[in-house]
Amino acid sequence: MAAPTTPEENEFRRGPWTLEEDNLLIHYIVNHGEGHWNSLAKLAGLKRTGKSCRLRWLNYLKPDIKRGNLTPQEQLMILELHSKWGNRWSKIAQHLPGRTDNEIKNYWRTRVQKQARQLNIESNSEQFLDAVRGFWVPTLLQKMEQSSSSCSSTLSTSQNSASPCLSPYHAAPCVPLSTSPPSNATNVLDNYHISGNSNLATVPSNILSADSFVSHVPQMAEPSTSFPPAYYRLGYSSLSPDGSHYVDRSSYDVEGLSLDPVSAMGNLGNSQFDCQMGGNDWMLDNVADNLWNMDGP
DNA sequence: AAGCACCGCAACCGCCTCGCC
DNA sequence: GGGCGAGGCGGTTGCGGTGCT
Repeated sequence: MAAPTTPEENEFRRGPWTLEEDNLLIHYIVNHGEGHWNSLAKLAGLKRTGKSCRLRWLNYLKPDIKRGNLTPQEQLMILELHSKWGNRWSKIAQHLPGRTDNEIKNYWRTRVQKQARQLNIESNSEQFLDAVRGFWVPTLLQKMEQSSSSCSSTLSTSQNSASPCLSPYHAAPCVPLSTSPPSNATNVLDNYHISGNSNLATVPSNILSADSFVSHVPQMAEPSTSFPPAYYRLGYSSLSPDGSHYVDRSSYDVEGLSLDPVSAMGNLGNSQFDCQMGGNDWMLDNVADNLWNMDGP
């Protein structure tokens, strides 16, 4: 015999938010501000817990939320900051304007950890960190450079979806890689340098200088790939048969940089790869083989 | 075309911390 | 100082979409 449900259990809705609920929440917060989530939920007329309202607002409805795939710059930031702080998603998110801890957490679990699994190494192990330092970071940096140069040369061309310039990296904001760093620029790759690993030696020096991508992070947060803020986004929503709604993402869900080591390695080229192997036999013997052979027998 | 497997992400859960009384 | 509630955070789950066979 099922336990009788209490009034409290019946009081709160769960599951996907409806368009109506979103509108209620948005309008209440616009008029009264956020905080005091439990009372907010009641006063807004929402049959949701305060926690649920807070989560919905912070992760989805807040106007400055960036959507779409993470740019190479953002991915680099995540890799770097995670190496510093571990799974402190909210702390990492503070350094990625418009990105939520939930989004970063999802990215880490679905992309980065997947790669670690394919390499048969723990995502929090030193070996995995070496793989990140040795392959993905240089590749991401290279992608940033490519996007920078190709964007500058092709951005004036037609920007329809078939344009090569709107491939994931090209769709990302162009980050200027000037050689005159701001004096207060900090290099988030510092700990890669001090790791005793010389893998980054092949990365163009202008990228690894004090004028690293980090000093441009605010610029990369430009909304060129982001979805419009929630208030505008709602116009893209569609109603599903059960009354919940979803957002049609077809217009903005460009594929971001894959951490797929195979394609990553393909972008590096052999000579570069050889240079990066110095001083790290484990990488040479294990990761490299795995990376090269991942799609093989 | 249909079925299946995989993937990405929104949302929930449970624990922890903090502030107030 | 202890209890309590609210908020915050990291971990996990479930569902819808997509690609593959």
